[in-house]
Amino acid sequence: MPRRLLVTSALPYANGHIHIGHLVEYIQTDIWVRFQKLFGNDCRYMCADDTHGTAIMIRARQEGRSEEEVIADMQAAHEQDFAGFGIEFDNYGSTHSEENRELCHEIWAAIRKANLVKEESVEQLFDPQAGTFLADRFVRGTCPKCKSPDQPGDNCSVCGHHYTPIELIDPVSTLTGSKPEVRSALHLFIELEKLHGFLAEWTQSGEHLQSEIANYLQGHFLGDPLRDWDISRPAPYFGFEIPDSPGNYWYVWFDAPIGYIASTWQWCKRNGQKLDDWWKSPDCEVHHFIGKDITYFHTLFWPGMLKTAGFSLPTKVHIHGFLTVDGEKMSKSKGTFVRARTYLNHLDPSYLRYFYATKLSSRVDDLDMAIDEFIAKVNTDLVNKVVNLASRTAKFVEKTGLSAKYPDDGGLFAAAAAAGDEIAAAYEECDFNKAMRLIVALADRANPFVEENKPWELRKDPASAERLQDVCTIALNLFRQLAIYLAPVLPKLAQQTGELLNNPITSWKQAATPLVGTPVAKFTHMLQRVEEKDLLAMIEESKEESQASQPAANGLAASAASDPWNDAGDALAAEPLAPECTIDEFAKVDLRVARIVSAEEVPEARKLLKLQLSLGGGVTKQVFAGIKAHYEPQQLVGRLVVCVANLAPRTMKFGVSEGMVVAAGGGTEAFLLTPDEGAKPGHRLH
RNA sequence: GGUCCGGUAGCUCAGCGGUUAGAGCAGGGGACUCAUAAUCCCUUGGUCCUAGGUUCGAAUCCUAGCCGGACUACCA
Repeated sequence: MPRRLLVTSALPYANGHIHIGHLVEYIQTDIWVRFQKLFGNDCRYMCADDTHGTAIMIRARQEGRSEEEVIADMQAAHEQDFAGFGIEFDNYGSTHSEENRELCHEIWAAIRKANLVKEESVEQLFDPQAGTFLADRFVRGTCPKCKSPDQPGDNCSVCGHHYTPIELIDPVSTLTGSKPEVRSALHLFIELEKLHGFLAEWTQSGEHLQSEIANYLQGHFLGDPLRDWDISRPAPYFGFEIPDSPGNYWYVWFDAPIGYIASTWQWCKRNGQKLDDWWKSPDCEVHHFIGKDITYFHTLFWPGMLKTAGFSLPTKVHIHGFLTVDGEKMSKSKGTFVRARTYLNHLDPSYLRYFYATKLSSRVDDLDMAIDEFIAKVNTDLVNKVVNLASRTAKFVEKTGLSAKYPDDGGLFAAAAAAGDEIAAAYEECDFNKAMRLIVALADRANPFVEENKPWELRKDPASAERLQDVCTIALNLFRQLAIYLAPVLPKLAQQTGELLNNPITSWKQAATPLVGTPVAKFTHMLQRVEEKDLLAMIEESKEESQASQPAANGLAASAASDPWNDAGDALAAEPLAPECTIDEFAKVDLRVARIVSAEEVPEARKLLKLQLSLGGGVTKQVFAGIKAHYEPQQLVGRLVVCVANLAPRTMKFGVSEGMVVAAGGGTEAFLLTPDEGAKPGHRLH
């Protein structure tokens, strides 16, 4: 009895293009779906573009066209990218569809009926010029705590303090540059706490989530009352208006997951199926594949919504980690932030599908794409081992076809057939790396067979014609088994194999029975070797793209022509210039040269060093500096630095900090500044 | 600080209570020439992070610690 499976990947947001980080998830899901289909299960893969929200509205305004036009273009681009990587959805919809609107209404009505909705007035910044409330990320201003200017709307990048945009001093709307005003508006909240008991039970049952995720939820959320979830946004907002709360729209994260169901519904309509058979039937499993960044929405809110509205709960939420390249986050300036399209301009999608397969496990770990490893795995495993089996034998049986009866191969085929169960189990568990290991091990057993039976010698003697045909029949059958096992990962190879042997690959079971008596087509290369130069060219193109898309920084780019050093713009782009200030304002900050006379670690603090600074003449200041990760205390003692000498003292957990040491960089870097020769402690900077 | 994951050959990893710890890649030697400079054979290489404990027996289980990573908090 085949299982019925409904599978989804997270809906890509309509505000950006697909890149190789996204593809981890779509390739992972596509492999799993293709495996299930090949195995004979009734499996459907649903996805859609996530189209609502402020970001889309703003983008549409900037581009001077309607939201509908913006999302239609992006959806077309997304679908093209996915198709390029062989990712095959049964339906690819949009959250901006009538099906989704209808389902939102239905689910909302159920949530209302369950008495989970609370209304409350919320104060929020409003941009009068744009006529819109401002999400946190559209506000910048001075940190209320450390007074650093030009900080984001949710937390300070200098002191890390969390706040609401309303607390910012001198807030500025990044949309229009105007000064926002505080306005209050009605918001609707879902009282998730009322579902606490259900969620605790569901998440901890041990079946629906990876254990580390269940632990995480238990430790971070389920130990306390669950917070109310703000699911409405006041107009103007690109989305669906809430039927019983005119002027308010569902927050994008409310209608996005409902898009899974809406997409299924579209498919049902097209195929004469009933939606309830897929979303309200205990016979149908629902599997979501998502990244770890959206765990919260899919493991708490979403099950809560489904439960309340009477839809099937996820059988399993499969959560994966992020992609790193050569051990680091994808970086635009390094060219490792590679768009799907850019990849396709240079490389075969099969490479990436296979490489990700060798890296993916059932756990949440991040996965690293090392360039050398990528080349080695693809060339060694796929070209040298697997495809080589066909390319070294197929042409010897081009005229005769495969033998009519499968010859004695010493048990090779039977052994590989027997391995099928273990490989299938690895696919089922999403342990694709294990599946790939098992498959490649089979290839390692098949090549010596060819070596020992020397078809290139057999062909020289007409008397050995039959033996030659038998040897190649065996080799090609062993190859075909591999192509079947690899079919979920490399659908194109499976198709080529079907064409070569005149017998299409359609079922996992085909790996258990040898193919005999079919004609063999003329062999053509199935997969080219990866060339390092193509990878480098791809990275180079990605760098150029990111530079081209960087906005010229306040006109400074104009002088670039006369700048022989040609420094990259990433640092400036990461932290744009602060608003203009007057000389008087600058003069308020008293910067002084100081000598570090002692430096010690603060053992309890992760980032802090405790410094004694001398301004000369016996004047010292104690300063805590967040540079523990970058400097050894002993290497600092004696050196000159620049400090903010008139900063208001701050009492910290570890003592009073009477100033700060200035350093360049931010995030993961810090570079202290040293004055030129001759500067003395106490000198002021002007 | 908390939680979770990991630390096994130069590299990527398997093994997770039971014979002298494995594979692939890389390195060394040889063979072959059908094959996309592919393949095959042989081979070098490991205090299985450390220290204790449990056990007849530990890479494997327990405890503590060290190191790396992810998340989360505090702090700047």
